[in-house]
Amino acid sequence: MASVESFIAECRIKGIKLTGQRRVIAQVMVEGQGHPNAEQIHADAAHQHDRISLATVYRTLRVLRDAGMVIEHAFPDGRCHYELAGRPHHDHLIDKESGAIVEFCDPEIERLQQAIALRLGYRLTGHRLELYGVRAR
Amino acid sequence: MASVESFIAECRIKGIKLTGQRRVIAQVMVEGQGHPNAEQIHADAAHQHDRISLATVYRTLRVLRDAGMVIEHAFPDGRCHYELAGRPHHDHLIDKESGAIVEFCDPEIERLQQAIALRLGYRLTGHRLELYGVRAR
DNA sequence: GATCATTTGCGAACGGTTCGCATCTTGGAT
DNA sequence: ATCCAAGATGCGAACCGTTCGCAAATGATC
Ligand SMILES: [Mn+2]
Ligand SMILES: [Mn+2]
Ligand SMILES: [Zn+2]
Ligand SMILES: [Zn+2]
Repeated sequence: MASVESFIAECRIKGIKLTGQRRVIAQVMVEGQGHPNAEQIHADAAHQHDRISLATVYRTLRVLRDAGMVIEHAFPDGRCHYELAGRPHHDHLIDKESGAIVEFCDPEIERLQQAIALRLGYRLTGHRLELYGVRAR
Repeated sequence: MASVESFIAECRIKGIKLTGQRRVIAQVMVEGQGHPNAEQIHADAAHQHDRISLATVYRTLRVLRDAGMVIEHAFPDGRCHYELAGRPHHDHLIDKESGAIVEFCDPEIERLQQAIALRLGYRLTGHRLELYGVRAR
């Protein structure tokens, strides 16, 4: 999802009604980076639109999540964090000291998860893998 | 942790003051099985002790968690689930249909996680791995 | 531009967990 | 066994992130 325009276009295709607030949230998600929580997204959005509530941010994120355009992560800080969907799959390493979030993808681990589920008699439908660590020095 | 007696003994060694309520919670955790949440633990405990509040269950679980005697899991149902510590490390597969929780441990995945963290410049301090799936048929 | 379904802001409600406080219990000292 | 200070308990209220209800505003369709 390179541009706000294509994101907006995808909304239209999926029948998601576009409002001023939603355009701003779309822009924040597309042009921003990292894994912001709702409050941070609201703060960024409020910077460009003086009439936007936290409830609308939550509602819009839910719409986008249900449309598969945004991914929601329940990280261990007790809040939900969001990122654009449509990028290649990856998991996260969280720096316990700085809070920094590092993305990674390991095909071997992905493969092993499938194998483990199968061995246990299950078909894998999803997974959550988070590594916690501190800078090695 | 085979018996309630040894669990209680460990509490004493660690300077955890023992009360009627704590003994009952200890028994529920040692003799019960699975990954109960606080409400379920409270229900089980209330069965053996007619004066025990949910707040005390939470407080006791926190004490036991901080003492390393109980592990707390934030599963995606939005509640914390608890299990006895001291058993070999394992991760969990959650049946999305029945809610059943299957334990597994894969040394290869454990090793890969260390390797990935290292490759990213981190020393691994912990991880969370949950697989979600449905019965293969 | 009129219409009507949808969306919005606001503040209240929600649900799991924690807290404050007065009261009770425990474990060590006598 | 009894006393006492330290700590634990029950109760209900508070907390915090998220969701909801509703009246008012807005946007897609005509
Ligand atoms: Mn990511
Ligand atoms: Mn387990
Ligand atoms: Zn993955
Ligand atoms: Zn593991």
